[in-house]
Amino acid sequence: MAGFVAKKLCPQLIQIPLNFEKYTAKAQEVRKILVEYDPRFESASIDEAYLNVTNYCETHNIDPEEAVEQLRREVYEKTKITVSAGIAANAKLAKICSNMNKPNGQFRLANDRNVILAFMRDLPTRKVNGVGRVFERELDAIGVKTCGDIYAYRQYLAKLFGEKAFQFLMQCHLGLGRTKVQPAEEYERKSVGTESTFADMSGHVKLRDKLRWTAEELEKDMRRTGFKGRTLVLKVKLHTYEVFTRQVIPPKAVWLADDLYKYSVPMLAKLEQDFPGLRLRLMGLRCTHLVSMKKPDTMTFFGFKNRPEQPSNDDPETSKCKDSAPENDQWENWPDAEFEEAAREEQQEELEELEALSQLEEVDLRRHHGKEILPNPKRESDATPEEEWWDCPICLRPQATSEKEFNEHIDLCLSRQTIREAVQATAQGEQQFSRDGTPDFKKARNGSGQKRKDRGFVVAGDPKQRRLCFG
DNA sequence: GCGGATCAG
DNA sequence: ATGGCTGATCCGC
Repeated sequence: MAGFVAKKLCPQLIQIPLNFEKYTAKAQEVRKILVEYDPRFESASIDEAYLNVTNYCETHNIDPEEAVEQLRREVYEKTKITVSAGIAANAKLAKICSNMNKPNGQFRLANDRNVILAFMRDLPTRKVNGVGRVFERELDAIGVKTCGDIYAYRQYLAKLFGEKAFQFLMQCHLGLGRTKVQPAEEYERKSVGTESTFADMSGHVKLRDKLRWTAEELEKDMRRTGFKGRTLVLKVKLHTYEVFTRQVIPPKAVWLADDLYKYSVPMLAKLEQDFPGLRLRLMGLRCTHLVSMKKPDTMTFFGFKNRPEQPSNDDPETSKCKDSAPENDQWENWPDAEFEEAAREEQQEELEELEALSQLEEVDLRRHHGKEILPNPKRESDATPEEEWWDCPICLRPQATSEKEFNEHIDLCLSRQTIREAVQATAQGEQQFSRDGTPDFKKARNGSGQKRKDRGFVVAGDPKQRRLCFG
């Protein structure tokens, strides 16, 4: 409930300031328990998570209901937090079910078509994630109140609301939903932005000052998340509460306040033209079409293990999904244009990154906006005993303590050493690297036959290539 | 791709 | 009439 509403209803109410550090710490306590039930659970927010307990139920030979009862009891005993849960055949149904016995309860919907259809029949559309205030009213206006009502109106839905909405509604009717559950960090971020509301403001200088400040706020978040943006979006809310956005594509990917400001000022000027005497109550900046500033790590790229990484042995889901983890695909995911502009940007980038590094300690990690994405906690139950690593004599990186694996690694490492020497000696990677910068062995392993347009730049002369390959 | 709008948490 | 902020997605053009 909004604070000022509560205060009106309950004038003696004492309000305590927010403390996200506390909430995040508590959430981590809870997640340490969740990870024992599904190491690949998905945090949907600070207080919500999806778990696939199929494996847990099998290995512990218990019902989903028992497993979830036990999970909730364990969460309560260890953290004093009560939680509600829904158990169902997919994420959409589980979410709905989790609201059935709130607070501190659970509800299971049997994985049975007729049971599910019966459940949907009387379910108000608004209960489904994705149906909000507006869509609910629109559906209501044509006579659709429950998910059961949807089918009778199927011939109108696509025409009225579009094909996507039609597909969505039919899935609601049938109780269909996603079954894939994966750690939050495996989802790709699409934008980074910041906005703020203030007392009505007008005037060239004041608005530019506010824009400058907004740009500085955004730089902090770009720095923290490690992205640049190819597109820059300015958002304003007029004193009339009307919202407008304007966007530009700067000549280069941006993240520094100076650039964010420089390229957004013309948009503000345009708005001042469009709305003479512009009066604002909100201003925001957002970067989209993100480019990661985290360079593909050479060690990861060459397939070396990271010391803290645990080999996941007992979970078929984990091993199955491993190859789709984004960190293994970083090369493939690099946008083409990145290469196109790489050489031109290189010098500038170098300066900026040096500056970024020198200022890294000054970043205030407590007061930032934006979604917190933390990796799932490590599972207590498969904590590895200390010193279970052998250091490779060639690359000096820790390796698995299996005779066979270790020897295979050394073979690989020696061949890499040969490649490295060859490249360094000739300073011309044409033998080992294709023109698109993808090492041939990576291509072969990838095997997806992904095509990349030939940009025709010279590998040996590109400073980025030098750094990416053997940095 | 742009700009508006809806939705979730 | 119950706000502000961050981020995602969809639609029409």
